[in-house]
Amino acid sequence: MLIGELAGRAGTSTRTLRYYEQHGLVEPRRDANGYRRYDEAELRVVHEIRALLAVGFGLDDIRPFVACLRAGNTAGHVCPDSVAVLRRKLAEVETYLDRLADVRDRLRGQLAQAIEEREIRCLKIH
Amino acid sequence: MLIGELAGRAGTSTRTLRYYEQHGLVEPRRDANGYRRYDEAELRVVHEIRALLAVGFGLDDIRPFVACLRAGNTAGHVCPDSVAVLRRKLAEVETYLDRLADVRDRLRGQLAQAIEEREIRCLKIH
DNA sequence: GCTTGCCTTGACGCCGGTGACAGGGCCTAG
DNA sequence: CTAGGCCCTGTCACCGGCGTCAAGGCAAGC
Repeated sequence: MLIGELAGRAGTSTRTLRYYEQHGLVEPRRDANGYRRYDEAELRVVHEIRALLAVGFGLDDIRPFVACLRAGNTAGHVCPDSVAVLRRKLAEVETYLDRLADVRDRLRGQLAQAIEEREIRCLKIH
Repeated sequence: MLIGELAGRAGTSTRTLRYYEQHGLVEPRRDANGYRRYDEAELRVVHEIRALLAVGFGLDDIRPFVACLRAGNTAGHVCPDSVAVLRRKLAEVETYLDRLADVRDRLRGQLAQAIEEREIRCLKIH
């Protein structure tokens, strides 16, 4: 499978695949031309990458998952390194959730206060 | 007050203040030198900007708040434009919170599954 | 041989807020 | 007069995951 076909089947672009390769996530063989040649397994790898990116992982975080898949596991998140990243990310997400909840509360407070002030002004006028 | 003093008092840098000016958030008078001259009110404006940035607003979102303050209001969030931005941002934050909660749940699920698989393998060995 | 469509590498652009320089002017104290 | 400390404008760098264009090779059908 050449890069264009893989991109089409994975729902992404050739640019993206070359970028992943540049960052050590995919390593296709090369034809005599220099053309990249991918096998079927790489399709699953690319899907894993895209799924993890969508969840908010960075390419560096994803590397262990890819290695895990390539080591023959049925899922990328069962290896120790992947689990470590999962734990770290979960912690990050949880603290970010807390911060965001604070922000939400502050915004609600400001909105409430703004509405209240508007009513006061309204009363003063009448 | 010159730019360095304002930066010091606001806990930021001169670079940052010039950047805000470039984006229409602060407009100091100029001395004959060309030096920027700020009055006390600008300090409050800069504090408002930094507070909103810290909450996750962009400079464009902040502009109405600054205008509100400069119009003589005691708080930047009591004017209609500011309230509109507040509502929009609150909605954004809430949807982002939902997405992030989903992510958290997925991460927890993957972690649980990984641990489970490890136990199965452990049982197989013994 | 020419066109078409795939492939290759390389490089710039984006977004947003700031750091960090370069190269120069102003002002004050010694 | 000079040194040091403030100010000015302008520009490059960063981060991350790409989009997009440039300039060129390779394969296949007419």
